Amino acid sequence: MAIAKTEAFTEKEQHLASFAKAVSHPARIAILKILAEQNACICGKIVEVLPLAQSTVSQHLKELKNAGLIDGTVDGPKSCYCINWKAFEKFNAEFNSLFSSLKIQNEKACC
Amino acid sequence: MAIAKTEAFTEKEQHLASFAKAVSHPARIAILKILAEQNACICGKIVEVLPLAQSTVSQHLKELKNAGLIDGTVDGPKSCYCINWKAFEKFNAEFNSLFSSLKIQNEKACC
DNA sequence: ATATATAATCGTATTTATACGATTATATCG
DNA sequence: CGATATAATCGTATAAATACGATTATATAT
Repeated sequence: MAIAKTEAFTEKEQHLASFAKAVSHPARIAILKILAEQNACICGKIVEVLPLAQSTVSQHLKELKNAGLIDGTVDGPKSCYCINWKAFEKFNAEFNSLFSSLKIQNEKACC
Repeated sequence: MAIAKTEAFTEKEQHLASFAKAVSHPARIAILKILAEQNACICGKIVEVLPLAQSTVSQHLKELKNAGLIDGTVDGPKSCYCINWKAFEKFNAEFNSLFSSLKIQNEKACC
């Protein structure tokens, strides 16, 4: 990325971008679906379903966790993951806010 | 990326992921805002505002265009860009659909 | 205490993304 | 036509993401 210029943008833009990045991979969208279906949600279950190695799934889970979209608590040798609905709600709100604010400005085509 | 495994996921997942990827960089969110503010939207205006080189802005514009979120038509030596509201609407719908479908499944915390 | 199950982390390879300067292409203006 | 303005593309450097196997860490079960 040469030199990251993220500081040059607003907090809002950075925050929404990082949320979007979290769901910018089909595997992570699939993981969110699995987490919603099975409230249980241990890593191994996801590995069973997805065509990815355990380490890869673990990595994706970590990214979703870093973005705040999921929570994870150690449960013996297992780790229990679930969707952080509060964060997801915030993401949804931020996204809708961007969308509607853009829309308000102008909805007519220009070119 | 070692070996891309995108084929392993559903069309829907891939499509939403590619939309999300398009807005996963603060510069591109900023560009969308600028495009909405100024209906005019030539590349040079964006370069003036953002702390990025012309070639970099052009690259971001290309990605937004590839994702379908913006349209661009050549206008003499300039290029006129604007938001593709139809595509944006679809993106918004897809995202809200994911969100609500997840939510329906389960809203109680598990861990 | 040892074995087992589960998942995180490490190391590594490969691909993709980001950023820039330089160049090229395109069309307008003089 | 030549000069100018605008933006796309090329080449390149660097950083980040993706994927995997191997290892390590953790806690449970025997």
